[in-house]
Amino acid sequence: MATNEDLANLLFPEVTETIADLEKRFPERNLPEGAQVTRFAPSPTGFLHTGSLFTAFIARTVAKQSGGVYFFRLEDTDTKRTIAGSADDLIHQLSQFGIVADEGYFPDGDKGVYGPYQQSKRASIYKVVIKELVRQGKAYPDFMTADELAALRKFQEDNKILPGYYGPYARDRRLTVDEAIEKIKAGTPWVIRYRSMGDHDKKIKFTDRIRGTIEIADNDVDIVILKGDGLPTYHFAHVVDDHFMRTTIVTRGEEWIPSTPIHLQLFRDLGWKAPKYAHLPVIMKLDHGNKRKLSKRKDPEAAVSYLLKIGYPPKAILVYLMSIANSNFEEWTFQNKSYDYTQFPFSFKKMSLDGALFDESKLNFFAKEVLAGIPTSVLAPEVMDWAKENDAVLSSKINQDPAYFTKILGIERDRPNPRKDYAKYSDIEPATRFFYDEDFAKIKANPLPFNPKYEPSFLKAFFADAAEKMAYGTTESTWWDSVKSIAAAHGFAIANKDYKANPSAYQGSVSDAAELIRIALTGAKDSPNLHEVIEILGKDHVQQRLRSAI
RNA sequence: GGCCUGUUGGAGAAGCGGCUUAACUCAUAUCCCUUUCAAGGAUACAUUCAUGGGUUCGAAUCCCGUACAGGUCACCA
Repeated sequence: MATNEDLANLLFPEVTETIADLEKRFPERNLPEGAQVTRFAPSPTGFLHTGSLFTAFIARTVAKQSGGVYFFRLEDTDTKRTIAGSADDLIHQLSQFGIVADEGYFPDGDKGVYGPYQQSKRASIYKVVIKELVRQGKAYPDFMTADELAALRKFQEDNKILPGYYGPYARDRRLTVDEAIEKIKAGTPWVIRYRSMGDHDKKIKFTDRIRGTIEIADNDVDIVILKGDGLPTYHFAHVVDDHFMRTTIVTRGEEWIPSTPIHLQLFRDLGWKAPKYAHLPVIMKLDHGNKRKLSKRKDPEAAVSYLLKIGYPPKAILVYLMSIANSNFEEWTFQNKSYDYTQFPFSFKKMSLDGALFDESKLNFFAKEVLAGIPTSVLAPEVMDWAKENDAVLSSKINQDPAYFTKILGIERDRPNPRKDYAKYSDIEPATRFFYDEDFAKIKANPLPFNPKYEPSFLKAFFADAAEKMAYGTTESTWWDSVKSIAAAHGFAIANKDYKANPSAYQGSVSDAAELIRIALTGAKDSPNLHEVIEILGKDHVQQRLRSAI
């Protein structure tokens, strides 16, 4: 009679290593007390999702703040869904947020001694553990076909039985070793399933760092741990990898809560210490009055690349995400007068339990704050880099005259109360068009929006005078005085009070006079500080625009 | 359908048995300031904490039921 040992050797003749060898190869990390090892472990199945960025960000924050290690692992065991190049895109995008792993998978090769960090390259490691499991009778080959499995499922559903491969429905669990060996030798395709000893009627408890104690029925399903293609399933790979990579806290989406008993069972039966778990809330979106997960297909903001493309500064996105993660972060920013999230003491306990709605207006608020805090000398190159990749129109304007653009960008900026009119880089180009003659010509293709109460001849005279007599190259107050005296000469009230007291005695107030100049120069009733606009445009341009306004 | 998780204003949320007439922030609105806008300042915005019961002198806070929402039940992660 054949033994489990024989079965194990038949299944995995090539495996000679043991679990003990693996323990030696991947020793405990020598980290200071309290240091946490976290990871971000995405599948290379598409672009970086806002929720994934959130998860990665939290994982890295926890590692950094505890003086630990944050690593990146590629979970590419689903070869059918893998999208070529997406792993490298993921890493590249993360790096734009400054989220760079201490160790793990990198496009140009692994870094770190706990690798390989790519699951498809760890097949031999999983097999060592699985062989041992088979040897101990804790795992067994299953020969059910997809059709048979489907039929089982249908039968269970029709009879309102809990679906799954467990207990009485785990057909091949009861195969003798001899029967199994015979089928294998006959070339019957197989997968390896874990022989669960769990009792579905019993509940197990575990502590979630965010949610506290969670109680949930124990797993009694004989899950597959090794697929037909020789790669492990997520459940098994997670347990083996996070054990041998010595992860201390697993941060992952809350969709994993229901399968945690499987993982805990595996850890326990393998005699390994399970990591701590923190199941993060998922970022949601309001859709026709219902909350739902941000969807890659329906919601552009779900793709981090989109947020970057329209020019949100990465820091602003991170600041926003931190405000969702710990709502006291906002208060902290007031007290510390800083948006430096790396200094903020993040806490799992302060995380909300249900998923936050992605709120674009709040993102905009933070983005304006963050952008306003960046000095022009730093901002300008960032905008230039962004434009080069994402905005050909802006980019060519910048290239025409970088210094001119920098001046425009610097309007009312480097001061205690900077302007906050840009939330994202793509807001800049439309707001600054009037500075460029080609664009201004287009603006002027439509009649300028002067108040119709002014006769063209009056305007012409006023603008001619203004062009001539306005102070250039002076301080704002000198310039403003010159404007006032020109306005007065044309019948405007110098003080708004005077105008209000006796409107019929004047052409208007100084405000009206300023508005006329503003429209003549920018084509709009709203603009940044007029004096700065004039100084940037330069005397020649200003005179030319004023004289040709009508 | 079973199970899990959740439910405080338009949004993020604080609060965890009396100090709550529910903090703070975003959004929105109005006013002030102002040469426009952005900003800044001020004010308004939940008589009520999904809902129905219960416990208690007292509940958003504790207990039970109901509803609703999200998640999960794969050789996907």
